[in-house]
Amino acid sequence: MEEKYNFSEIEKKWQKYWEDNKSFKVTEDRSKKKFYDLEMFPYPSGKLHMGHVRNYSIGDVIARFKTMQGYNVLHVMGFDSFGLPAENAAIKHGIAPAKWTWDNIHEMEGELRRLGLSYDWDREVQTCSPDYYKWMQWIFIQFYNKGLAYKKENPVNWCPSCQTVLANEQVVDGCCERCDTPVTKKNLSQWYLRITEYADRLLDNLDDLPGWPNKVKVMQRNWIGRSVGAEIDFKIKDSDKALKVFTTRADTLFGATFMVMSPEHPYLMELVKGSEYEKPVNEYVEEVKHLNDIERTSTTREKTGVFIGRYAVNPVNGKEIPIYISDYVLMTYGTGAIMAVPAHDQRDFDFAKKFGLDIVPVVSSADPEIDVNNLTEAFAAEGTMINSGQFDGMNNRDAIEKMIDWLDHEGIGKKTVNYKLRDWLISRQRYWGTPIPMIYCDDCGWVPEKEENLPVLLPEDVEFTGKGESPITTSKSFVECTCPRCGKKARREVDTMDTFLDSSWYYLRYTDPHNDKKAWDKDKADYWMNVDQYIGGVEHAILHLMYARFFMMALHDLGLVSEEEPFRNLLTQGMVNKADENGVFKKMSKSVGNVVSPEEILQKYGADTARLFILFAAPPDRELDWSDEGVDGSYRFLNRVWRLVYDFVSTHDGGEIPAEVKSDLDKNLNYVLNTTIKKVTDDISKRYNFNTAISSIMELVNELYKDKDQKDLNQGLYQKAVKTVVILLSPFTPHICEEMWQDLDGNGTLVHHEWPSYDEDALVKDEVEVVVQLNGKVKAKVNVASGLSKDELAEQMQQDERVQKLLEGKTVVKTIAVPDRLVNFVVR
RNA sequence: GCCGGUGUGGCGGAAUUGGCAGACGCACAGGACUUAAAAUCCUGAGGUCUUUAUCGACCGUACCGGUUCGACCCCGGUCACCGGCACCA
Repeated sequence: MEEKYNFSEIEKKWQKYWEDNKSFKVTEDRSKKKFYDLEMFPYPSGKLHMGHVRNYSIGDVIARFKTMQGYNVLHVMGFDSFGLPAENAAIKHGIAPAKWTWDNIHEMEGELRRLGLSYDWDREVQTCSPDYYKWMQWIFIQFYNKGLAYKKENPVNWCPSCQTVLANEQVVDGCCERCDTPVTKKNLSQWYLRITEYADRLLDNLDDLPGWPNKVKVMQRNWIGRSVGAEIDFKIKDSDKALKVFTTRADTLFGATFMVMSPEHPYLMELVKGSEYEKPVNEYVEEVKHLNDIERTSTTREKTGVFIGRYAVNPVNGKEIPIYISDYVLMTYGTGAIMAVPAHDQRDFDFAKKFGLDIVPVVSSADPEIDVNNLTEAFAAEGTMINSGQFDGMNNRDAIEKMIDWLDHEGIGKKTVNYKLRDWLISRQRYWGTPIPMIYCDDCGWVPEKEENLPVLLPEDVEFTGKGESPITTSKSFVECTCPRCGKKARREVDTMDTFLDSSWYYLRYTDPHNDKKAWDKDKADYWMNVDQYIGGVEHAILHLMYARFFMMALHDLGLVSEEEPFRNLLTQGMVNKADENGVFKKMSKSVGNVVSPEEILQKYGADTARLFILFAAPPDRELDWSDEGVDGSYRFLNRVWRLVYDFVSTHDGGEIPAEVKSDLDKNLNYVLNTTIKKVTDDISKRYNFNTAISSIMELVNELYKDKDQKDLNQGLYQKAVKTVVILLSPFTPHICEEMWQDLDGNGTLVHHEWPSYDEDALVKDEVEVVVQLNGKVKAKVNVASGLSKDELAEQMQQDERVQKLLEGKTVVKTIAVPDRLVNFVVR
């Protein structure tokens, strides 16, 4: 063993060893308990960033730990390698997207290897590889055949900069999530996946995921946005049509004094045709079309709208109420029309004030400060029903159910459920993605490509102009084809799939990555699924994590997998921050200029130090503040461990020394040793608090330094403790530990070494320090034998000299004793 | 506006079931080693007051209040910051 810790040589050596020996290769070994440990795979942007390092270091600790505990651990890596940046590189630099992507993948594979991550590289997948997207297309066709995929013309979100449509989930604050350009609306015929059919299951199954952070579950619940209410028909005067509305406040029906339709409502033109209102209505509709989402949904904007010249009849009281159109009513939610109850809804209130419409209260408040007949804002809280005929006097919450029952009975309404969740728009007008395997035939309509013809390969004879239509349209050989059903000339779909589809099932392909007959073998998938631990950034809380859940359910319903949830436990890691020039911690980003490149840290300190620091600086789910001094500290610690081991091996000539626990020093070290094993084991497996696991290893190391030259200490025990340090530390810093292990033990490597167990008896000290409190305040500490009962403890304490002194002149009213911890005397 | 989260030394953080607040590390200070420096090893440290020092006293987990023998932890209220959603009927 070298005296000096030479990380660079050591890390190269062990990375090569693991690779040559395929140390992390796994198969479906049914004699062992399996553990599927998965980190979200990266987009091959070119270089790893610290967020990746953090993500994969966390995953690697878990994988290595579980392996040492004897689990059959599936730990894999791949690349989510379709997407726009590759295409932008093509436009900007004239590099083919495929080349750009594969170059990046190879670069990043190298970086991942240099981190010493324990992946079974034989299972690597890349979503841009035809071997992968063939099965993506196959899955799409299964969805299509089941009615889960359909094409429909709709106003869609359009990013003028990316020149493509976006899913609702990809619109953030009215802007494109990728480039921040304000999103506009466009009417386009697009492919959708019927995720709304799974809304209830996506929602209900969340209750069966105790291993998910509550925060993520809440976000998904809100996104699905289930609300229970009623659909009510309002007859339109002088028409055979009825206007259907959705409301969660059926109790306020008597207070509906007008109605509002969305400007996009399909009945609208019919209702105004030929009347004097046709022109102003059309003008308003045009005006609204030109607003983008940010403008339209701004809550601070004053309400706008126009009367359409028609009236509806309130079914409960026969009152004729005017119909307006306004852009605050959205065609994409509910029925696209509402009954307006200005007294009890703020938006309706604002609208009524602006247009001078009636405000009729139907719920009164118990609060004397609120006069519902004289409202300055809508009253939305609980109260008692008024002005509502037979419902008067009821609590309004109870009245909701009663009103719905009544409507149902009268045949004018019924209970319904509405969701905010929309079907998933998956068409993208871009090149670098999975081609949608559909063909349009003038006679047969849309027909899926035959399975034997898959994959539909991306064409290479395309031009990247960055303007106008998708580059694929420039490939004649791609577009022109024959109809798989009738054989006539037909046209191939030129849109590609949203890349979120690729990442919705990759965890399944990992279980059987080289299968060229099937997307995966069901037995293999069933052996490994579901993912026992999934780790990634919280930014995927809605998009990826909900799409993947939807896929798993749909695949389950197709009989392709047995489970219906993909990820049993989820760990969302926090961001990596660093101080900017003003000392304020911000997420590492190029624009702030506070990035630290992993490559630079690997060069200077090595992978083990990088991993150790990142795991030690904060618990995984919290933000991590980068500190150069902290990295130094982690490096110092590894050197400290190295010296400890070096000193030991250079003064002992190999061979196992029998461990004995005799002296007080032995007892103490044995106690620290066993409590450390217990703490590290619990911290990794139960709490994922790697920072505290590491700090307790540090404490053990400090203890060993203290004990180093003690003559009374049993050398066998000391050896055992030194070895244990190396074993416990190995999931965090594998290279240095393997190297030290060679000289310390020499039998095999640590990858499959058994995880140490602790001796319960050693966790109990002979003597414990017990705190003496007076009225809850600490006054003294006394050593007593451990394991005393409450009474014995109290008894013994009362006889202690110092305690007696404390109690002098006071009356003990009550004594509370907690064995091995404290005694509290309540005194007067 | 609604929903969720967080608030502890100079800093990152610890306290796992209501039982010694500040583990571990960073930064800092002192000492040992050295011609010297670096590295290393050892020691110290929440604040205020008192004392030559010891001993000690008081305050202290955002703020106000409550429950309890005892509260960073439980309950009620307030403030600040962070995240998500947002004209969703």
